[in-house]
Amino acid sequence: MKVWEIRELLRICSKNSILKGGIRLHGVLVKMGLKSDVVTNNDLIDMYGKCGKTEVANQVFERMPEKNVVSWTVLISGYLYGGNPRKALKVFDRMCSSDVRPNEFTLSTVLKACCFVGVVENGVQIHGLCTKSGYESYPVVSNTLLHMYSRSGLIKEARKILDVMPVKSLISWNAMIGGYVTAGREREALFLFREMQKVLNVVADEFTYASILKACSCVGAFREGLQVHASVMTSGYVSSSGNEILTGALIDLYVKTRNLAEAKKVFDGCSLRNEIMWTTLIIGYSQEGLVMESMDLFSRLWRSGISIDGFVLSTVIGVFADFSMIEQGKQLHSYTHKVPSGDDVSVGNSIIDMYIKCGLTDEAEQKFREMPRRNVVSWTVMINGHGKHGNGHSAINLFEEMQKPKEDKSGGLQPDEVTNLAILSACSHSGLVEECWKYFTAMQHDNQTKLTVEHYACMVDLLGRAGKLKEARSFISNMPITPNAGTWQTLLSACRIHGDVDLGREVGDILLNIDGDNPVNYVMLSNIHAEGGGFEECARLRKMMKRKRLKKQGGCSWIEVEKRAEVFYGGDKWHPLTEKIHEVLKEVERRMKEENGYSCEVRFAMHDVDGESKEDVLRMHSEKLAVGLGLLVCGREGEVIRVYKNLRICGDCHEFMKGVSVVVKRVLVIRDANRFHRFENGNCSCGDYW
DNA sequence: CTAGGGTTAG
Repeated sequence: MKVWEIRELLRICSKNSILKGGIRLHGVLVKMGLKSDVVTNNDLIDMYGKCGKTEVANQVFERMPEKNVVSWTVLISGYLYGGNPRKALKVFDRMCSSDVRPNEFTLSTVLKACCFVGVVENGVQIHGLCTKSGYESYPVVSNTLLHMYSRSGLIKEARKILDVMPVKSLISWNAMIGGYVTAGREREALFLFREMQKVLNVVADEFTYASILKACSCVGAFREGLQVHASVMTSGYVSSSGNEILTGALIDLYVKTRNLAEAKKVFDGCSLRNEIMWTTLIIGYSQEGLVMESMDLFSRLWRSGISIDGFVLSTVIGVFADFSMIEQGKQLHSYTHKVPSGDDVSVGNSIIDMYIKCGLTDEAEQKFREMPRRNVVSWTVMINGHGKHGNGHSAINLFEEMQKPKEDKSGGLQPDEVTNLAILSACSHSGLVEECWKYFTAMQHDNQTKLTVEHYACMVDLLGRAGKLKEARSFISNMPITPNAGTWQTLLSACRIHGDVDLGREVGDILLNIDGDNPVNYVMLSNIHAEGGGFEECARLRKMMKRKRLKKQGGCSWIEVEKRAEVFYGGDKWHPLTEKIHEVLKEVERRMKEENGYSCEVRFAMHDVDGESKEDVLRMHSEKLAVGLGLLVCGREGEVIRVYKNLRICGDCHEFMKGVSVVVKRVLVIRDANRFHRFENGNCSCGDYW
């Protein structure tokens, strides 16, 4: 073999990480006695580096009597690709004090290493070096600089580089567009994409499309997404052979823009499916409330033999959590013990959340305590869980515990926005007024902490619960950020609870102005009027809704029976046991009237159903139907009946459940859109305040 | 020796 042939083969081994072949070629070279050839040694260093054998690469390097730029550069890139960017920078430091000067390739490699070990700490300094040495304007260097800044969120710096580039290649555009997307500035990414399309000689490639599809999906740009989809198809990057990443991005686009049919079409048309595509589509089904379809997809994935990784597991457990399918969830929980990905933090977190959402706080606590690793999300799930169950003090204990520095794996964690929201909401729901203000003021004074509209809404809720409606109103006026619809909805719901029709009218006007297409606002406002006797205003609102073709979201409730979710909509009659359910409910109601004088609270009815008496409408509420089924099939003494409702439980049903718990001597747990209600001996854990 | 892409839990 000639030396050039060996070098050729070495490069192939390097590119494809074929260590065995590389070692054999090394052996051949040694036998030929060519130790001193710089170029060949450089190839050896590169090969060992790319095959993950950085120590051997370093040995070859050290034994070289003379080193050139390439020797240093391949050693540095070896450390970088071997996952040791710090070491790569150290070698670069050594190089700087040697007599060999870095070139554009060295600088590009070192800049890339900076992406992993801190751009501000190291990258900026190397950038200065590029400027001084005159390499800054080299395409390799400027593109890497652009990439480094854009991916670390230093968008301004990145943009500066792009704007002064004399020649912008596709790589430059892609780096900037991708940077905007990772920074969550999707609109700017889309804008830049349009700019790029105006430039001649630059044509989008698969990388551009991947970023742009993600941008469309994040902002829900459905129309633009369709256009990009068409371009992707004509570009030929997604053909019968398929591009997994683009196909995955397309499915995600249609899932996020809530076009399940199209998502399914892309999925079905793809011959090579990976677990990401499955995961994405499962999310699509579950977010549309299609439990069975979502589960069906999961069992198809299971049978397909594709590996079930942590992403899939946490997603599917999340589906069980959303639908509170505890039996299914437990089954998957025990499965996680058998697979390595079961130890993923996100999988553990999804399990805790599942138990929380199913109302099993003890099981959640146990899983939380035995997890090998925890992160902020783990703590937040627990804090939220306690909050929703009205255990404000437990939430506070956890919140304090997580921040305490500790020797072992847990604790010493900084709460983030979501955690802060959880603790405020927990305090508010439990009526811990002082504590809530204490935390809120602390957050206001800490300039590390970001407060969003939702944090402020928690305080509005706190004031509203206490009946301090005027204070809540002026609190909103004095907020440093613009209140959104949710903020006003919080106040409006407080107005309803306290029967303040006047303030309700004022808030309602504001709401209809800024969020006039949301049926929830009309329903809430019309209920306030109805309860205050203002039936004309109520009728006026109903007409407005009709004219705008707005329909109130259907309330639905479900209960898990034999591992299936039995779903009821208000007034449903499809269930085979409908008659028996009604019989049971009537019987219970009769006994309630006799024993504790319960009477139907008609003030909570939505006054929009013709032809049926208000009392009938109430009896048909979906949560009652689900509880009725529970009474029929969950016969065991002492068994807790667990029901879930997509909206908030209404006042009448709330009273009804209290009565049921007395008459049948059972515990009922109802999770609604807002929190948990545990009915026991005629009381509710929410203290009748929700 | 040179740069870039899609999925998860609160």
